[in-house]
Amino acid sequence: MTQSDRDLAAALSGLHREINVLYSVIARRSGLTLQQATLLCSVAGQRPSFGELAVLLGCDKTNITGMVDRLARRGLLAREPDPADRRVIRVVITEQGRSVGEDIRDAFAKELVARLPRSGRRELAATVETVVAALHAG
Amino acid sequence: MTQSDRDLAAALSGLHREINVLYSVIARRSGLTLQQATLLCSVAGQRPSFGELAVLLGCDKTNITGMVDRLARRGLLAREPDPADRRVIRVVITEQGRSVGEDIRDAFAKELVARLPRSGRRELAATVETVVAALHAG
DNA sequence: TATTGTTATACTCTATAACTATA
DNA sequence: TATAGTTATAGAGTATAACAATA
Repeated sequence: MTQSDRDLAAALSGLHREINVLYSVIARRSGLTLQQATLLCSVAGQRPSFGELAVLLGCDKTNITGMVDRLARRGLLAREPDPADRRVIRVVITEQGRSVGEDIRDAFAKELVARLPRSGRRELAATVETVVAALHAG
Repeated sequence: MTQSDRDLAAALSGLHREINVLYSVIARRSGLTLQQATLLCSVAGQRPSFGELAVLLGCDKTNITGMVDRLARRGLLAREPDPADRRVIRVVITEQGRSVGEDIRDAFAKELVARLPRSGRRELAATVETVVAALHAG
């Protein structure tokens, strides 16, 4: 464990905190919590089961029931049975949910563009993607 | 708004989610929530007021009262009056709080080291630091 | 008058344990 | 027997509104 490793950990902690604050503000503009926005954007383009969502969000599966309930009550998500396994329920995004999710993603990208220098953004994205892949694989 | 900007936003969202999961697991090992660990590590080396903590954590000031209460009940933080302004209360970390905070920081760094390639870590830290500074300034 | 921290309230997030239906 | 989702419960995080003490 070198000082350089501690520096990297501190930097990533700081980044996590900054994004947390920014993303919370943006989610709230759409009337959502940070967790609801994260779930909504996790469903876009997929149809995950409840268990898969729990793993993806790093929380207990019992939480997913309520979170999907609240988002479904607003018409952003819907439940759909899995014909292959009648225990499984898949989560699908509605038209309105897709729209809200896009609003949030766009707002986030816009805020980033407003803050980060123009040059090097593409390289930054590539770097971050490799880090995400490495963390996800571990 | 280019596709490259959207890619960067997606990558940073993904990084946020990965760190969130990892950091939550590590905090829970010390019996803390993610938010408690974040607050504890924000106090280390400072003596912020309640209002400053609210800004730093991006939440309403009314939340800080309860969060500091719960951490103080465990002996990790303490309140201290500000002689210069009797409305202000500053938060100081205890010896035990410092120890727990270091455990969490070390565990986080260790998990990162286990997942990220050895080469380029120093450059990565520098890159992330500039991003954090840019986000914080905006 | 304005600001700092607090309290009351309501809702959301979270994990644990016990449950039902299905595999 | 094991797994997917649910319910009940308890504690924690969150914002809004109203408040007391201080500036």
